[in-house]
Amino acid sequence: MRVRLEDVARATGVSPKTVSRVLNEEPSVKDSTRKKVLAAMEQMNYRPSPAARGLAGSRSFLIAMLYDNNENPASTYLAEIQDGVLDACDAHRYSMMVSPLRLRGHDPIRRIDALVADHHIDGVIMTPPLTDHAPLLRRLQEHGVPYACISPLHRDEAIGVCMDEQQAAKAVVQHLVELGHKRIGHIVGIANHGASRWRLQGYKDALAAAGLAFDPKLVVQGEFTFGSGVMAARGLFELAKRPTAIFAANDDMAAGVMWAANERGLKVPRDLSVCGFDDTPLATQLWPPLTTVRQPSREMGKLATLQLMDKLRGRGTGLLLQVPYTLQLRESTAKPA
Amino acid sequence: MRVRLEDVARATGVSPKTVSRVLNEEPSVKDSTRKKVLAAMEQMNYRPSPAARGLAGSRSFLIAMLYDNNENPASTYLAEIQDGVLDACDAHRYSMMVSPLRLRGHDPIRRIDALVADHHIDGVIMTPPLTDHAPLLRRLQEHGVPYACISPLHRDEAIGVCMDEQQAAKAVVQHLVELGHKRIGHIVGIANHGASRWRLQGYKDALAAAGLAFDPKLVVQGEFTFGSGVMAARGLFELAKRPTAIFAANDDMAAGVMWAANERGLKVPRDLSVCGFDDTPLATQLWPPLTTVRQPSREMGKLATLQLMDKLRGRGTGLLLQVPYTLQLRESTAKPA
DNA sequence: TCGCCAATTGACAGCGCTGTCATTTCTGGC
DNA sequence: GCCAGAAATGACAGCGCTGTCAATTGGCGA
Repeated sequence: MRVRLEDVARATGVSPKTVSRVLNEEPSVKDSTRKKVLAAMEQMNYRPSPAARGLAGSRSFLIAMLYDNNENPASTYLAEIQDGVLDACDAHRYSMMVSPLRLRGHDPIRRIDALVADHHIDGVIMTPPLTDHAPLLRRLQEHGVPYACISPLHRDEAIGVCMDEQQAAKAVVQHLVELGHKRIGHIVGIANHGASRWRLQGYKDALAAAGLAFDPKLVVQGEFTFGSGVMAARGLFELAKRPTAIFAANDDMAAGVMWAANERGLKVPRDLSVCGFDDTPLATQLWPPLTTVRQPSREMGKLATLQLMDKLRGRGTGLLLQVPYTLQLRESTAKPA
Repeated sequence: MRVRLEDVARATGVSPKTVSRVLNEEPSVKDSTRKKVLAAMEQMNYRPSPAARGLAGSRSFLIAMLYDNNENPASTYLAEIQDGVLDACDAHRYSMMVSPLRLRGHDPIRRIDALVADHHIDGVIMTPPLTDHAPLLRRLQEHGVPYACISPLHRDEAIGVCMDEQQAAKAVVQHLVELGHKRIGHIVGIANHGASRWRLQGYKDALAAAGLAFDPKLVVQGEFTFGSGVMAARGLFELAKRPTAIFAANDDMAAGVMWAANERGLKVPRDLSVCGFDDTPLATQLWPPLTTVRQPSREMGKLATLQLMDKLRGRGTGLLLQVPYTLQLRESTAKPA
C-alpha cells in the first residue's frame, strides 16, 4: 500500500526514529547514515504523511496567507502574491491555505484562533493592510505563530519584504517634472495604508526636489478603486487651474483618471499626463498604455515566504528585505501642451 | 490544553465513538443523544483536529482547486472562483488547497499523484481548460478522487456548474443585430476551450437567426489575451469591408479591440461597436464601458464546490447545474454610423 | 588498557481520532 | 410477557509519525 517511514527504516536497517531524524534534518545523524536513508527514501519514493506528522509532532507544514477581502488592493495583486507564495511552498514541501479575512463586520481574531486551533498553522504571510492590524499581530504573537509581512507600514520589527515605494513614487513624479509639468495632481489611496503614505510622501519629495510648491488642492483622497479614481479626477478637473498631470497612487485609480478624462473630452497624454503605480495587467490594456511603477509582487510573495520559512527553522537572519522597483514609461505621459 | 473528542464524551457521559458519530453526522445516533453531544461540543468549544481525523479516517476534509497557470483565463476570473470555493469550504468545515498546474512543460499527472499521496485530497475542483484534460481526469478517477467541474467542455458525464454560454453569446450578438449591425466580426478564444466553441457557435446562431450570412473572413483566431485581441482587431480593420461591430470572446480581447480601434483612430462606439464576455472588472474600467455578458464566477465556484461536497457525502443528486447569465449593456455598443 | 563524555541510535508511548466488531438496548409481534 | 431482529452504543486497536529518555558506540586522555 503506502510506503511508510517504518518501511524505509527496515530497508535501511535503522530505527524509525533515525529515519524521522533524517526527514527533519536533525543534525545528530552520522553522515553515512543520512546518505543511506535519503537514498532509500528516494528509491522507495517515500512521502511522509502530513497528517501523521502534524498529529505527532509540533509542526503542521502549513502556512496561511491572510488577506483582506473588503479593502483589498486589486485582486490581480493578490493573485500574483499568491503565486509567489505557492512557488516558495512548493520548494520547501509546505502547503498553503488562503484565508480571506473580512475586517469589516467579521471578527478577524476569531478567524486566527480557528486557523491555529484547527490547523496548527506553522506561520502566516500577511498582506497589506493586514500587516498593520495591531490586534491581529498581537494575537499571532500570543499564539506563538511567526509571520512575514509584505509591505508592512511599520518596518522596524517586521520580517518580510518591502519596496522603496517612496523613492519609486518620487521617481515617477520626477519623470513628470522632467517632461515639464508644473501642476501635478495626486490621488491618494486608502488612508493609513502604507502604500498611500509612502506614495504621497514620494510625490511631495519630488515636488520639493524640483522646487515646486506643494498645493493641497492638487491632492485628493481616493481609495484605490477605479471608481474613486474617477471621482477624484472629476474633482481635479473642476479646479480653476487644472493640473496638467496626475499621479494616481495605483493603476486602478489611474484608469479611473483616464476614464474621467475621456468623459470630459480631455485627450491623454496631449491634454493630461497620467501615471499610476503597481504595473498591473490593466496598465498595458488601457489606451494609451499607462506609465507606472512595476512592483514585483510575485517575487515579493516568494521572498516573504522564504523569509518566513527561514524563521520557522530558526535560521532567521532577516528582517525586511527590499526589492527594487522599475519605472515603466509608457504613452500616458508626455510634455504638457 | 486542547479540548478533545474524549473530553466531550466524558462531559456527555457517552463513549468517544458516539461523539465521533455525531461529528460525522452518522445516522445511527439517537436524536436525544445527538442533541446532548452537540450541545456539549458547542459549550466546550470543541474543534476536531483535522490531522487526527485525516490520519485515523479515510477523509482529509481537504479539497484542491486545480487551475492552469499557463493558459489561464484572466486571473480575476480565477480569483473570483477561488473566493466562491472558499465560501463553500468555510460553510462545510473543509479546507482548500490551491494547486496551479503548468500544463506545458511540467507533468500534471505527477502533481495529481503528489496531491493524493501527500494530502489524501478528498476531492478536486477543476477549472477550464483542465476540465477537459482527459489524462488528468482519468488519473483522478484511478485514484478514486471525485471532482467537480466549472464550465467543462464535455457536459454529459461531468458534475459541476456551467452557464449557457452559447445562448449568452447569441444574445449579445442579437443585441448588435438589433442595433442594426450587418457586418459583425468575432474574435475566437483559444482553440478547444469550451468557452471558445460555445461563444463562436452562439455568434453563428445569432447570425443565422437574423438571416445574416456567415463570413469566415470576419472570424479571427485569438487566445483570450489582450494582445491577441489587438492583433485580431488589426486584422479585421484591414478588411476591404470593415466590420461595424466586433464581438470578442472575452473582455480582455475586447479591451484589445478597443485599444486597436484607438490606435487606428476609430471612435467606439461611433465607428465601431465592441462587446466582450465575462464582465470582469476591466469591463467597467474601459472607456467607453464595455457591453458584455456577466458570468457569476464566484457563485459558480461556490456551487461547484457544494456539488462536490454532496458527492463526497454520497448525497450526489446532481450532474451539471446551470447558472443564468446576464447581459450587461453599456456604452461600447451603439447603432452603426 | 580503562573510564568518561559526546555523538549516535533506539525503544516506546501516545498525538486525537475512526474502523471493526462486539455488546447492549429497544422495538414490535405473538 | 417473551423473543427475534433492528437500533444504538461501546471497547479496542491502530492510523504514521515524533517526543522523551534510555542505550549504545566511538574517541581520547590518563
